[in-house]
Amino acid sequence: MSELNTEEKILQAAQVVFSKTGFSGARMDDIAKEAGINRALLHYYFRSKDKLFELVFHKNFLEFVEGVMNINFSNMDLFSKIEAVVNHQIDSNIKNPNLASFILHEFNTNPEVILNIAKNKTNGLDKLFKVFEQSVEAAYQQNLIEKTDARHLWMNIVSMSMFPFVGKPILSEAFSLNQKNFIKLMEERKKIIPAFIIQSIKKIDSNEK
Amino acid sequence: MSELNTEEKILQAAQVVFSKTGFSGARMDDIAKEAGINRALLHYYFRSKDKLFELVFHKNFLEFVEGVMNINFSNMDLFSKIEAVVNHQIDSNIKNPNLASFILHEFNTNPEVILNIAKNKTNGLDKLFKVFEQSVEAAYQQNLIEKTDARHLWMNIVSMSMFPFVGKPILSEAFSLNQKNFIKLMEERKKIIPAFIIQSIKKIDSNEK
DNA sequence: CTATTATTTGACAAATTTGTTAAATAAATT
DNA sequence: AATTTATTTAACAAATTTGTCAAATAATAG
Repeated sequence: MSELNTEEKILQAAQVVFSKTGFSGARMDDIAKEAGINRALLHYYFRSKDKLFELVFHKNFLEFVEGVMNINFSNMDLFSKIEAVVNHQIDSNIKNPNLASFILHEFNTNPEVILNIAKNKTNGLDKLFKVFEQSVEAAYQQNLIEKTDARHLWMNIVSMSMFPFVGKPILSEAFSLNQKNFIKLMEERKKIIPAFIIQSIKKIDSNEK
Repeated sequence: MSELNTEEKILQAAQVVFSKTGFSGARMDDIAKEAGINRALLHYYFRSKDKLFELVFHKNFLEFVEGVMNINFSNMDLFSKIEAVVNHQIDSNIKNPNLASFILHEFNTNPEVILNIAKNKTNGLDKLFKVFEQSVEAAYQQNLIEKTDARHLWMNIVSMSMFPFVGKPILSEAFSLNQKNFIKLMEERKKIIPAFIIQSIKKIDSNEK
């Protein structure tokens, strides 16, 4: 458990606290406590709250986006990509429960700053999407799907995979779910979402039974 | 424009600032400035930040949920409900751009407190969902839709309507959209989402052409 | 065992933020 | 015009938070 050196312990603690409360809600002292050290040492390792935040946010966002990029830049067909993206997003969110809420809140409260941190390495979210768009076009050319707006399709995929995690407290209340059952429900979505989506875009085969 | 009395001006300003930055990110001084008054008067009208926040959050959440409740408790059929909910959510978010991000962030960072504020008047999010569940069951009995898990269906509807607003900064970047085109895209979704959903749940009519 | 490095302690300064107050001024009401 | 009410000013106290520092202590490496 304590295989981590102090620097890593701090980064991990910062991740927990930042993602739980957001930047403005986070207290350096809470991060120190979470890391099992004191504030002095925290500042000794990472000069300031801003510095620490940037590192943590960058890492989180990158890890998350990288997975999606890898899938999109692979040579899978559209249906496989959809399935892989859904799986990746659900798994990421299960593994890191506050990830989505954290990233999205920071983007929304501070778009300019955060976009710069994000851009720094992602070589363009627009390129990422362009590639997806090509997959959609390809599937259409191969007569696999109906004519489909890639932007809406992409929004639908991401929305259905991500939103339930952002809306977790509300959904858990509405569905009367405990933590365990919430996860179970999210696991179900790995199958349901791709099916749901593919069903709605696939070419209606007239010579079906 | 200045038809509002001071109290209302403050509430509106607080709404803007809180929803833009969240509770912990909001400064009383920013709210005062936004309302065109000073901090002293702000505290004179609303004793504390917490008090003001509770009022604003409560109002926001209620307005939002009420619309959804009215639709669900109406006697519309399932397909109409789906359409109405999607429309209502998209309109609400267009009208109040930071609403979703705000509500969700507060729920996530402070579930206990916020759930209490929310429960106070909503007579149960669980009941709200139960009613939707009945609509789904009814549609199934009438042979209009395939057997469908109401929870996933509900999540899909809400996710697709809400998420793009929460993810707006990221999506705008990915799609290279300005504000105007973003709204346009969201308007499109009013038609796309219900079609998308209904297409995926409706009974496959074997005697279709 | 010694020297170096990591960490703690406790104190503190500086900045920020919330909240209060008394007195002055402006606006509205009678 | 006189009086009441609304708002501003400016100063301040209290609390919170970030960030620094020097000295003490613990842990590790040579």
